[in-house]
Amino acid sequence: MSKKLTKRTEDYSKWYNELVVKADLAENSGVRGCMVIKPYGYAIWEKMQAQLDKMFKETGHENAYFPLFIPKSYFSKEASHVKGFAKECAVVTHYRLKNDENGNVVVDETAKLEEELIVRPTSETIIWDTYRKWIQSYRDLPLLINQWANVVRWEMRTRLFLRTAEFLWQEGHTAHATKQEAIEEAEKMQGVYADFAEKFMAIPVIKGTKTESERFAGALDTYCIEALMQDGKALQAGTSHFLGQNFAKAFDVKFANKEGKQEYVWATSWGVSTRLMGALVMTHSDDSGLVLPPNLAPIQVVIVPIYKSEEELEAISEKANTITQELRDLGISVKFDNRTTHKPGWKFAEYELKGVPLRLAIGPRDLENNVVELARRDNLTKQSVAQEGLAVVIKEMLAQIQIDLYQKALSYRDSHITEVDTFDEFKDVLENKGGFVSAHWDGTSETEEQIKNLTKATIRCIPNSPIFEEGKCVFSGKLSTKRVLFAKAY
RNA sequence: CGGGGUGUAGCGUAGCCCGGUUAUCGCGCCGCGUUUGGGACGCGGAGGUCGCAGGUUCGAAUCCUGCCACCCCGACCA
Repeated sequence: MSKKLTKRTEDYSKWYNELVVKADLAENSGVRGCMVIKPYGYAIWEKMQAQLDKMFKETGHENAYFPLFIPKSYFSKEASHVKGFAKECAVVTHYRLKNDENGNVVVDETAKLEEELIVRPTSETIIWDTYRKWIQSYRDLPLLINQWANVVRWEMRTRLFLRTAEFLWQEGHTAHATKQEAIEEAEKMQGVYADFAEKFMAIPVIKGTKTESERFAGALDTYCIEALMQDGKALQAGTSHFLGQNFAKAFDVKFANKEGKQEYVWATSWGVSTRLMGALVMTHSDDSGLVLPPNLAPIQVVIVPIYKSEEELEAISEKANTITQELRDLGISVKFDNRTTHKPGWKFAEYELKGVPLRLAIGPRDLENNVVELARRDNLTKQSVAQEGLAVVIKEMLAQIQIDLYQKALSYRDSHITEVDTFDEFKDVLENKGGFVSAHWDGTSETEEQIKNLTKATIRCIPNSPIFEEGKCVFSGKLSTKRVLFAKAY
């Protein structure tokens, strides 16, 4: 971890990869572009899942599960959808292997599928094919369903967590009687994602909509949350799509309204993935390793005993067990690391690498003085705290760490939104400072495309609450009424 | 799929250009002892198809050919 965090992408990638491996989150599997999520990393994902799932349920959604395989013909039903995914699909063509004359295992050519199956890159098609059977009346609406699943996208280039060939995610797919209701649903889920990112991941995000060229394949509007990483690149952290009636028409999903007339239903879909783990790593980590927000840390407090003799360890253990129980009673997850195989200094470094928010050390000196040593991971400060009332102090401190992490990320993000009015400034900020560039845009795809070709920056989003002001497009000089956010992105 | 790089013990590496003892070093691992408030130290030990296949040679980690994997850049990417 000697490599300092820098704004140069190549160094950042190395730092990021090293950190992920050393913090025991994940590793390369050796299978093309796929990763192994290790137990510690998966525990973080489970906490994220649990919280998101709770928020989905609170907004009226239910979980269901649809098949991994999608018949190829389903994809051809919605034109823009197939165009968007065709180049990155894994296709199943056979269903049997056999031994050839040399004893090698080969595909049995006689076991060819009549229709190829696509390993789902996303489930709109198979879900809408199912919804046709489930929806007849306005009384069947709205249909609010979420699926926790894995998907496969055969990307040309992969990156641990940020873009893997297979990844875990949730995808919500809803059906509504009216356009207005569907739009409200898409906006609502964008809000759920933003809340989750900010309150649990301590990652500030910008809510906005995508331009036509960045939109989901098959969507009329894509609502997104955009986060900024420490190296100045933006990361799309979650998306929610208003799909209009595109999928309803493609899969013939109609309902009888109150007047008895047949209408196509209105749709949304929305998803976040294990990419959020990447966002977590790249937002908070420092050169000592991972920094986890207390709300997502699998271990919130680790207790490290410091001792010379068996007797000392016994006395400390007794105290540690009492503290552990008090903390657990307050709903705090605690680990008492009483392994005799590692020394305290070694443990300190290990839990820093793993991002455990609070470390509690107890030694003979502390026992004597009725105190413990508390060390915060986020700012690496230490203090002596009385054992009396300790549990409450720790609970408050965890809450404070959560707030401080968010504030730190927020001030970094806010200081990296730069307003520019000329294209020279635009390029200068992108090159030398990074982050979001707030600039006027004439609203055309051509301008967007040219800026992308010249600078590699894309329009990350059109912010939801823009400040309306007269201005001229930073590139074409044409009139514009609001600023949009550009950035180089992952 | 194009450009560049790397592949040597669990991890990180030296050696390769210029072929020649028993393949280097650090971390980790095992044993014994001393240690334990920020990744301990000493002594001893185990661990290797040098990515794979073929070729050149008396002799290949080193040279040649092909292949594979991974990383970075590009293209691509809700």
